[in-house]
Amino acid sequence: MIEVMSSPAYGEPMTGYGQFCAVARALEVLGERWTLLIVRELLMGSTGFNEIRRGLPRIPTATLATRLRTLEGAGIITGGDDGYSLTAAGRDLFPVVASLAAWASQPGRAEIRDDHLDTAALTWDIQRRIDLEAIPARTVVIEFEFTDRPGGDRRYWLHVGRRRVDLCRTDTGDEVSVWMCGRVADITDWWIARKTWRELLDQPGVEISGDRDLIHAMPTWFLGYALAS
Amino acid sequence: MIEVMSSPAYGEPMTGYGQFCAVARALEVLGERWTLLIVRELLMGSTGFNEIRRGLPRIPTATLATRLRTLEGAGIITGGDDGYSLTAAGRDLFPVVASLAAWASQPGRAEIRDDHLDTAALTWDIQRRIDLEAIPARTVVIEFEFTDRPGGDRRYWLHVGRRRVDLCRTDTGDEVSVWMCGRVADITDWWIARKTWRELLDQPGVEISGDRDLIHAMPTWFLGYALAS
DNA sequence: CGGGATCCTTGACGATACTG
DNA sequence: CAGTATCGTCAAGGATCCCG
Repeated sequence: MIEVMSSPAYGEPMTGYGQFCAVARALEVLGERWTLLIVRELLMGSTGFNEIRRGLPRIPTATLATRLRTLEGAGIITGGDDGYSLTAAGRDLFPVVASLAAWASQPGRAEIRDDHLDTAALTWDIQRRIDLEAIPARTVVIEFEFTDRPGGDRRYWLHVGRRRVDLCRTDTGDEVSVWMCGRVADITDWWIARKTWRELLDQPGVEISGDRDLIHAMPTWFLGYALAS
Repeated sequence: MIEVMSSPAYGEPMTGYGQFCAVARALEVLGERWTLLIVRELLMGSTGFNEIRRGLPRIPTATLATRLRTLEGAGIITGGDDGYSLTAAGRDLFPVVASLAAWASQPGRAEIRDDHLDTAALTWDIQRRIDLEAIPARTVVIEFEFTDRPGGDRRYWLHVGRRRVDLCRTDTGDEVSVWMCGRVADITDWWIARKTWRELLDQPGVEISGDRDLIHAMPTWFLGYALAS
């Protein structure tokens, strides 16, 4: 048998695109499901396997493991003792991720639907975008309550201090300084800069209570969604 | 039955990512296999179904039909009597395509392998990047011969004139003014600007023969790969 | 010839359970 | 914490045929 065709045989998968075009070659590496979102997590500073999972609550562990190995093979990340980190080639993917975000952020492009709202992903993103410099000296506990969510996805406790930030899904018993209640959609809209802090407070169902001074200072603590336009 | 989980039931596909992140929302629309390459074809000026296919020789027709409908539903293209065309949202995808190309064009990122070389895709891209202004008044026929390819993929005839360009896979009998012979890899390297015209001519196995004056003028006719860095 | 629809096969993806 | 093992489903891929 002499194989003349360069196309794969029947039933054989065509993994690549068979194109010299740089877009096609890029997509052979980056185009698989989840891959660019994993890169986004690494760009945001995650390094550990489960740290990445917290940013991508719905990724199957097997898929994440496979993708990390593919990215390593492509020279985009390296895996060491202290977790995964981007290589120079990986850091250079920021413009790709940013241009996708910029496109989707325009009105009427890829509107936010209910199934995009996830309290775990949201609070995890908030947790890593806190301005430690702006936080008061003593550790503060902020309780988030998503009033349109059931038990497990409803309440989160954010422990913020000068040195570190911790996100908990259980009440540790530490005194809560500020409560923030509202629907996921409204708080998400504020986070991605589609609503200002004022507009958020004016939403029906949104309420912030607790220490007056802290509430006044709070808006400066949050850096907001990193890829907002 | 009360569905508490927002995750799909067993066996049901999880089409989305369940993320508010703009990157995830963009990829829900654009992240499927072939989609961004179809957008690239449209950005390059293709409008017809089979015109897109010529730029993507390996896409299954069923997949192309499905993708076009998805893109239409997402407001990225519109389908009319004179074929498909990009909407404003679609044209705004240029930075996404360009950033992917720029990333892959850097050395050591996504190297060109043998299975990326496709004479059909290459000649088709050459054909649409001809500077009609630079072409001589009379129609000229250029014959490409890829010396490392068998029968069907070996010879192409490019008929170029002030008004139009035609790419043929058969000899129409029209007098050939210039022959261009070489291996696919070398001619591709020239096309994507990894080799200059001079360097191409110096490659072993590359030969250009025919009308001296035309050969001298030729380099200015070709605009080169549109997404070269 | 442009623009598909249809049939069939395979493997990528997702869910769940289990392990060093 | 960081995966592997197993299994089920569905979409991608290839070939063929159809229609105006």
